[in-house]
Amino acid sequence: MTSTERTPRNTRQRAEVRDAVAANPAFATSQTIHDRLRHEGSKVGLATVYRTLQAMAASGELDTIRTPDGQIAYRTCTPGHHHHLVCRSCGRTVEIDLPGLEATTRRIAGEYGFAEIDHEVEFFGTCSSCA
Amino acid sequence: MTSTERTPRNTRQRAEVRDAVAANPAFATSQTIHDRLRHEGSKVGLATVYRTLQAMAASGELDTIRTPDGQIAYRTCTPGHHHHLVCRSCGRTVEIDLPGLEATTRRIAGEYGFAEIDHEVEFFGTCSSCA
DNA sequence: CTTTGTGCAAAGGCTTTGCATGCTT
DNA sequence: AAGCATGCAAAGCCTTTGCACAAAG
Repeated sequence: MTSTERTPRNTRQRAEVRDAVAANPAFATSQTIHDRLRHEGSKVGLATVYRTLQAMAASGELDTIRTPDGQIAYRTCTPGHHHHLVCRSCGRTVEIDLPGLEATTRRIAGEYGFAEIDHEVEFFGTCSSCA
Repeated sequence: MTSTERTPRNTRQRAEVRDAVAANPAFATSQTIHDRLRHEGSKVGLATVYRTLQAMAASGELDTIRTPDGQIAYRTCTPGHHHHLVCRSCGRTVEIDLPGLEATTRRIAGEYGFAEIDHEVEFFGTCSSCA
């Protein structure tokens, strides 16, 4: 079979977006990243930010969550940890361990005959600085 | 303090929406509910369905989740169970037990100094009938 | 030179809102 | 009679897409 992987080209915009996401450990939306870049003087377009973040998430380079109000937020991916505690107010994110969740997922999958189970587990709260 | 609770009026539309949601155990979006009602001959408006479902969810009468593509889906609430396994294809929903999750939530809250922690835990998979 | 990426603006999809009318209380 | 609920259509928001131009390989 032919490779399904596409190697993206190295453009200035792509580098800028990558840096902007990496610069902050908290989850940020495409629009936030775009604003951040524009304020830094970048001339990158909003559509490009959307496309770039989407591509980076698809390639596994970024982690994705949906905020409570439905927006898509991105973060640089830390392998092995895929659950987060996000501050509703400032967006600060803490990676958390959920011992046993993976096992529980497998148990559930078998128990109910479901396949390709994916879990979306996020905790939202108010951090001490924002309380 | 004055009561923040509003007692909604008993309208034909409200009853129809309530019945439509209760009729199916799977999560359904406002538009789905609206379509269902229209096909049954109801003349309820889409905005009313949105408003009604939103109100019922706010009052705790309905459970809410966000589908992977960002839509809001509702289900009649079963007290004590707030985690679901949803079939990506047919929407069939199974309520699941996550022993220890509540305790974990409390532990996390204390550990990181977060308050008012809310967890969004949903499992999406393909059920046996849809595989 | 060919192909992919970018920008801008328009289009899309879901949800909310403004306002006049109808129905509940 | 007074006020919330409803309907319709318009507006809002976030996100995606079409297309011509620019840049990368």
